[in-house]
Amino acid sequence: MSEAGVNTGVDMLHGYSIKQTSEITGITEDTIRYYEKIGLLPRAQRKENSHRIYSDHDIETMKLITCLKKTGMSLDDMRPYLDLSLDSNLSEYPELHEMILNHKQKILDQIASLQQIVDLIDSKIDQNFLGPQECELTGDRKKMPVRRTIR
Amino acid sequence: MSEAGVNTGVDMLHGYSIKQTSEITGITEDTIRYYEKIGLLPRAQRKENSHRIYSDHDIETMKLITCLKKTGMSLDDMRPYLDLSLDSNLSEYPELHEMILNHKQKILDQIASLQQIVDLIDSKIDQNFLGPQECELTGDRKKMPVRRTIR
DNA sequence: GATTGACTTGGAGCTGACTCCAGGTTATAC
DNA sequence: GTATAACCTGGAGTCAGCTCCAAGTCAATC
Repeated sequence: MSEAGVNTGVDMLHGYSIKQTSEITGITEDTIRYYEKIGLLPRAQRKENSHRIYSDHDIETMKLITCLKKTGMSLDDMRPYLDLSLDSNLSEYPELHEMILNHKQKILDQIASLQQIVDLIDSKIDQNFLGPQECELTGDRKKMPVRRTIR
Repeated sequence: MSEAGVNTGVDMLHGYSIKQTSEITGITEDTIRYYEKIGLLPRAQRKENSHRIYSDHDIETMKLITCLKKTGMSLDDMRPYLDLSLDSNLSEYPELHEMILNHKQKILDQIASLQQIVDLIDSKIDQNFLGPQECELTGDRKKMPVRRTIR
């Protein structure tokens, strides 16, 4: 039951080794194991020799983690998103649905924050000192929706 | 030389105590001292009894820190922004100028990331599974400028 | 059968960003 | 004069998120 030295990159049963997976996703092997350890990723399939094997679907999940991380989300907070990409039917879980909508609003707020900083930079570059203008996101009041198109 | 019990909130010389500053900015006293300790904030003015006093300008700086933190920026990365709000003439420091522009691009990329996640959420909500669509931000290639208006 | 390389596990160590605490000072209130 | 409150300093502890390491397994190669 050995496929003696297949070099096509993809192993038997369309599985990737942890090394390959690391190369594909840009996540280090250690970090992949760490994500499994803390339960962010489900326990990976193993070969008889207990080596982990990953599917394309696993890889997509990891890419999603990277993507969510870029938005500043904590590993804990992204768990529902990962569940979301596994079992497909969102409407069956109204709680999750609400949670996701909630998070969407947070992200929109975050975009507004970022946009204000971009504006601050622009005004700093255009003029010389930013006088009355100021980042308004320090309070916890409702934010204005950003209507500006991103340049 | 004592203003015996002025309760107007603002002390002599238009200075705020660390407690007042904490209340105004929402940053804890400990954290304000920590920011000073690591040099993110300049050493605060002191009264004769060595208590810190803060100006409106200091408060603005702290609000800016809060704002930048919301965008996921590290304390280290935000140093140039704080310098920027202190000495006004950006054009005198071409290196800083470039750094800021660089950072602006990063923020724009980050906005694009966030927007894609919002899209992902929307498509997840609208349809049931996201098929071909996927977060494209895992690679390090140049990103498309986001042209969409934020909802 | 010894070496090499890709893995395994469990656990220790590290960095950033706080957060907490002990011990000390100073001013005002009782 | 003693208690209380608001500060001070220096340093230790905490948590998230890795990152590194030692000791072991297993398969293929020399």
